Formats: sequence, structure tokens, C-alpha cells
Amino acid sequence: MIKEKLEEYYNVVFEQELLDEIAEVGTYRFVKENELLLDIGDQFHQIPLMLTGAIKISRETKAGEEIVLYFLERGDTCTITFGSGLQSSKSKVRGVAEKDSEIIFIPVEKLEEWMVKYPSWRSFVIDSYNIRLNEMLEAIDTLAFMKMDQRLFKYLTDKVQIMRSTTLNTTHQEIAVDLNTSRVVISRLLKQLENEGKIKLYRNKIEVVDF
Amino acid sequence: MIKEKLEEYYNVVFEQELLDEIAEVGTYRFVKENELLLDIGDQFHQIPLMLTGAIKISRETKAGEEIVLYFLERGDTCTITFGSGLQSSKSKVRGVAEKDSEIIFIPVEKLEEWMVKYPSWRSFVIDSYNIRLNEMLEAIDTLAFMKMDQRLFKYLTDKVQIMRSTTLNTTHQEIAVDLNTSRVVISRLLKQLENEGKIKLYRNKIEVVDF
DNA sequence: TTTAAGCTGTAACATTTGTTACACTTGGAT
DNA sequence: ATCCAAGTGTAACAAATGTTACAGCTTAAA
Repeated sequence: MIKEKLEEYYNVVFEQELLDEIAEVGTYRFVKENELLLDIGDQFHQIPLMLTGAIKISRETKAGEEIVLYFLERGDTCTITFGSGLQSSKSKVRGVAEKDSEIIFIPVEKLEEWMVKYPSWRSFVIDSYNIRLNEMLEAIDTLAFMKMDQRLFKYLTDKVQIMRSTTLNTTHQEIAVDLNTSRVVISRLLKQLENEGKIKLYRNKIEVVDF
Repeated sequence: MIKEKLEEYYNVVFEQELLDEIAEVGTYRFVKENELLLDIGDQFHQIPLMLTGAIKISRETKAGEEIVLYFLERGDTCTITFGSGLQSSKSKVRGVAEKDSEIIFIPVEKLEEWMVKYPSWRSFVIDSYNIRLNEMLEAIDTLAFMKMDQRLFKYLTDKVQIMRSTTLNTTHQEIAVDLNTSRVVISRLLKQLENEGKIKLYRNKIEVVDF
């Protein structure tokens, strides 16, 4: 089964032998929506390869303040949790399933081994790092240059893309946590967006009209 | 000459054959303080290897707003400017020499070539990516969780480390640009830090006392 | 020496964001 | 049906940051 899934999503990315190897050493895992995949400080020895779904990656301080960094989707991997020197080390971010997801996990030792063996793996790893860096840059731009109302609207439209639905089942409180602000601020700005005709508000539900 | 410098700074990082190859294909460049090394949008075909000095890496929007991300120092390389698929592509950040610096430039083609050939190069590239990602994470934490007075003090103490001097020759205006705020705000907060006894203010000069 | 440009300090005010408080609604548990 | 917890709307106020204006100082250039 893992083999078919792999072929479906990664056959253009990896050569056949690599696909075979992944199928052999990788483990398939189904993750339910809202399940915690890895927490800050978790040691981990496996590299995730996303098949379907989406994982929300966020950062938290000791004080408990939190902020969402980006989402992992099909074809993504999570490099940021790797430590120095190809050793496994502690994760600096948290990953929670944003929706039901399918992931293949690969033992970290393979990272370096395949690097020598497969050109497609080299490209994949380097590409992944670059994609991750660009996501981080985008997060920085958002934090540095946008006001809360813009950040909120970006958050909503990003989520529409990820969820593939213009109807978001979420509460103001959840959004406030993801953007590291307070519920009152979010309610205020959401109401403002509604008055501008960009969204419609319901209980536990937001419909994004203009995106 | 390039050979001696290399041996001095990278002999523990790379094996001898790789050092020899770098000396052969790399070009040495001396960069004066405040010189613009690469700008946003610049195409570039060389990977920098820092020998001495420091490069300030910053990000700018079309609107002209700017923010400092981090500094490159000895042993660092700048991966974020790499494009997808190991091809050279356009830089998304700006690099300006914070002080006189020495850099070796390596043609990008070598990146992949050496990846197969030299284990130490593989480790170096992966390590560099991880260091870069961690710097980005730190920038995000700073932006997301710290107020301007804390950001300012962090900026000053970071700069003390980079410049290896507790006396910083800079103006309020320059700091304001680096932190994407206004001069008045910086003057206000600097005065506050002075009153707290953490710094001393002079014209074109700030002395960091408590760090 | 005179002048102009840039640097710094500060006041006054505007805007944005955060906080506290409370009323009202909704939906599920008892 | 009643009750309770969670979600939402809004006011009132506090704190942080941004803006405009202007005065006095320093330094380099004319």
C-alpha cells in the first residue's frame, strides 16, 4: 500500500530504485486532524514525507506564547527539526495535523546515505531546505511589515488554500492563539473585515468571500 | 595566499583535497565596510565562504521598508540565496559588509559536485542550512514576541558581539532603518535604556555597558 | 568664519494593539 | 426543560508605537 501511495505522489520526484528503498525502510502513518505529531523539545529519528493532508508548524516560547510559522503539504518534508551534523536532535517547532494526513517516515540515517547514492534525493533535500527558508522569509515579512488586520486576512486566505474550502471551521480564540494576540482583537478585526464585505461570520465558522 | 587563509579558517572543517580544490577554483575577495555585496533581485553564480569580518543580511519590501535578519561571520555561508534545483537564481535578501571582510567565492556548480565527492562538504552544506534556519527562527521569535525596547537592546548587544567592541559607531537613524521603525521611537527608547544604566549615548556613538 | 546638513532631544498628538469587563447567544449535558 | 460552558459583540480604557513639528547641537564644507 505504501508503495502505491509513494508512486502516486513522488514518482516524478524520485527515481525508481529510491522509491523502492523508501517503500522498504519507510513506515506509513495516518494522522488524524488535530493530532500532535511532534512537540518542541521532542527528540526524533525520522524524517517525514508528506503524502496527503496538512501539518501546521508553530513556534512557542517558554512563556507559552505561540505563533504559526507555515503549513506542510504534499511533497513537503520537515528539515528544520534536523540538528547539526546530520545527527538527530531536538525539535524547535511543533507540528499538529491541520486535517487528516498521510505521512511516510524515513530513518534519519538514510538522509546522508541517499545523498551520496541518489541525485534526486540530493535535489529533494536541497529544494526542501530552500522552500523552508522561503516560507520562513515569508513569515518574517508578515511579522515585520504587516499590521494585524492584514496578517489576519492573510491567515484566513492561506487557510482557505490549505483546507481547499472557503468555509473555515474555527473560533476567534483559535485564530488569536495562532497569531499570538488576544481574542478581543481578533473579534474586532474580523467584524471589520465583515463590514468590508471580505468575509461572513457565523458561530464556529467563517466564510471567506473575497480572496 | 588564498590557500593560507583557507587553511587557517577551514582546516578543521574540510579535508585536504577539498581545501586544495577550493583554493584552485575559488576567488578571494576583500570587501570594505559598508560595501554592497549583493542586492535583492541580483542573479548570482557564486557561493560565499566567509573568512573574516561580518556581512549584514537584510530584507526589503517594494515599499522600501527594511529589516535586518542576521549577520554572516567566519565559517558561514549564505544558502538562502540559492534557488530551486541547485540552479543559481535571484537573491531575496541584501548583503552589506558590516565591517571589512574577506570572502572566498565558489562557483555554484561545485556545490553539487562536491556533495557527492566530499563527506565534509555534505556536512558543511547541511549544517549551514540548519544554522541559517535557526537564525531565521530567532528573527521570527524576536519579531513575534519582543517589544521594541527589547528588540533594540538585543540589536545593540548582538552588534557588540559582531563588532567585538562595546562602542558602536552608529546613528539613531541607522538603527531605526535596521529595525523598521522611526528615528523618534529609537531615540526615545535609547534614552530609556540610558536612564536604566544599560548604555551611554554620544553623538554618532553608543556605548553598551550592561550586556 | 560662516553656512548648511545631519544628529539628537522632546513635546504633542494619532493610531494600533492589548486588557478588562460584561451582556448575550448557542448547543450540548444533565 | 434547565443549566452550563464556550463563543461572540462591544465598550472603556491602557499601553505601545508611529507621526509631525521644532529647537539646539556638532561637524564638515564653502
